[in-house]
Amino acid sequence: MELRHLRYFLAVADALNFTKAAAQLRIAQPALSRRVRDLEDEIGVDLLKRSPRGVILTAEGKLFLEKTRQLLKLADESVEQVRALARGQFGDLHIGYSPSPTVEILPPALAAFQKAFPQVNVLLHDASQRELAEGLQNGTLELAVTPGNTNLQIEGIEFEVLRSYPLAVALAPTHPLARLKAIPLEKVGAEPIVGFARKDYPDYFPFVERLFLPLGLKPRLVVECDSASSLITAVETGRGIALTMPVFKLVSGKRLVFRPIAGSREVIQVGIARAKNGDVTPAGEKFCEILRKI
Amino acid sequence: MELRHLRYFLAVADALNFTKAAAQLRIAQPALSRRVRDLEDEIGVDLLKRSPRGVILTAEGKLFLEKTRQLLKLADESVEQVRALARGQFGDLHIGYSPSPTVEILPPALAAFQKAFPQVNVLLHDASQRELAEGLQNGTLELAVTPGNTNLQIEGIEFEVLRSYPLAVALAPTHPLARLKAIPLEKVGAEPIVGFARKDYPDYFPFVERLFLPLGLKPRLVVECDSASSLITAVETGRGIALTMPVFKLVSGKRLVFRPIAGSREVIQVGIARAKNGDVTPAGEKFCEILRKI
DNA sequence: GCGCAGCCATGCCTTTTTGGCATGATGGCT
DNA sequence: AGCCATCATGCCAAAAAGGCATGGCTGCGC
Repeated sequence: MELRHLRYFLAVADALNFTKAAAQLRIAQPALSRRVRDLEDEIGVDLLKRSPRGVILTAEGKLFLEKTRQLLKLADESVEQVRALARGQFGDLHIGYSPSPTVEILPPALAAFQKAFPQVNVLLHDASQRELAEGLQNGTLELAVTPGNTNLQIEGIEFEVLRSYPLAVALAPTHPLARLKAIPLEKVGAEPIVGFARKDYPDYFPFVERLFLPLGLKPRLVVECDSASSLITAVETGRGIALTMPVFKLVSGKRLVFRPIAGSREVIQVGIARAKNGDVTPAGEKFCEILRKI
Repeated sequence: MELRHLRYFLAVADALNFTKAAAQLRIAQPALSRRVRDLEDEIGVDLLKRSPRGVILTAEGKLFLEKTRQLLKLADESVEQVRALARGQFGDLHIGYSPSPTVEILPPALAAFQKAFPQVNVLLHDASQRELAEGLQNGTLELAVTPGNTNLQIEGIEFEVLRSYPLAVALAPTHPLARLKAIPLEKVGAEPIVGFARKDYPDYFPFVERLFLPLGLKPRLVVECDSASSLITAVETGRGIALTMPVFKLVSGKRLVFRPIAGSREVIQVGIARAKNGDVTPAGEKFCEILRKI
């Protein structure tokens, strides 16, 4: 049995007339007659009652017609879905992200993407940097939008910079250094520092240490936080100051103040991370294109 | 796109190897290669990644594989269902019946039928004789099990006798005639008679009238009932006597007594009614066979 | 009641699709 | 570097499907 036979049967069942059905199918009537007969022979059941006035469906024919409709519909839909998937217009898209550093980027990108590709099911996973890296490597994540560093690359992960933020110092508003417009790096190094946990953010501490290396300072890292919100709380309650980027202001509000580092051109980059040999779906590529535009 | 292509794709996707899939399909590998390539060309999407180590599915291929499985399963099931329908082992079977006269016949038949053809959905419709006749004629009923009469045939309805019951007189236990072992027809004719409504049971009154014709009597029909239960109540409460069959005892219990008519060989026949040119499904035929055996 | 119109079936040949065989191309593995 | 398994390609054969001519049936109108 082939779909062709089902299409032929459907045409005959709709027209209740071989001659007209054949005309619609653009084939000759005898050919159609034979194919439908073949179909009946193959399943071993009469589907049609033929008469010189046309044909009528048997009870079996009615049941088979219903099934045939389902089948052909499913076939069409299947092909359409696969094509949509290939065009990036269908499917699941698992995206990992670091919530706070991406507040400026991700929400508008998601809005634009959902508008352009409403059939794509975007699944957001917020996670620590280590979890993101793992997700990318084992394939549960297709892309991650996160702070990264083209220098300090994690093995097997590719990083594409979307935006660079100047490194800034986050302080409680009551902190003595908050009175300065810009804070020299030596003064930062003298303060207790709140940062991200080594376990969850393996990039972060090496980055901070490298920062003070030229000054010969060893920073005092007093609190390891597992998220931006706990870092904000730690700084707000005076446990130390943090080295981070000004966009955190959008998350912390008035709880913290941000000051540039005097004379520093150090930046934190936010961008797209992906596994080097991971499959990126067409939908994922489209999402990247939208991210680049923002 | 044809089912053949889907079967081939499925084999390749399962084996992840053209050579092995071709062997399973009993065709040569190059032929298989080409058919699968044709399929991909037709839908315009790469479903497989080929390598000298075998093949792997693309994301599109995985989606299409899932759809292919559904499709081929549905195709198999459709054919199987149609065949089952043709064998009488599947489908709906609408059966009309008169509840009281068929108490001896229908319950065991239904039990036997459901055991033999569990996939058939038997739909029972109890109704008056007129409703049964209408149902048979307009096709909502396939068969009816009901008292009937091969002489007094309703137009377009065929009747096959299953069982004959002697005509009996139903009486309230307190009725004076109840003391007789058998009741002569003249005494019956002198009593007020409770019968079935002309409107719902067009056969019944002519039958009763014909019965008394040889005696030159005209029966006094005092109550027209629309069901056996109201007939039983009418007789029980002394409104008259009824001419019916002894199986009503199973429904009336001790509320009524039944007496034969002296010297009468008159019978009421219960059997299968069907429309003369109505479609009887194979399941319906099987049901008839079982009815005949009981 | 006879011929005709409309419909489906059959016979025969052509076209299209599919399959087989031999062989080529490729890329990892030893 | 050579080998092996694997998939692809060229060419021809087989099978399936299609086209055309025609036959046969049935109901309808004259």
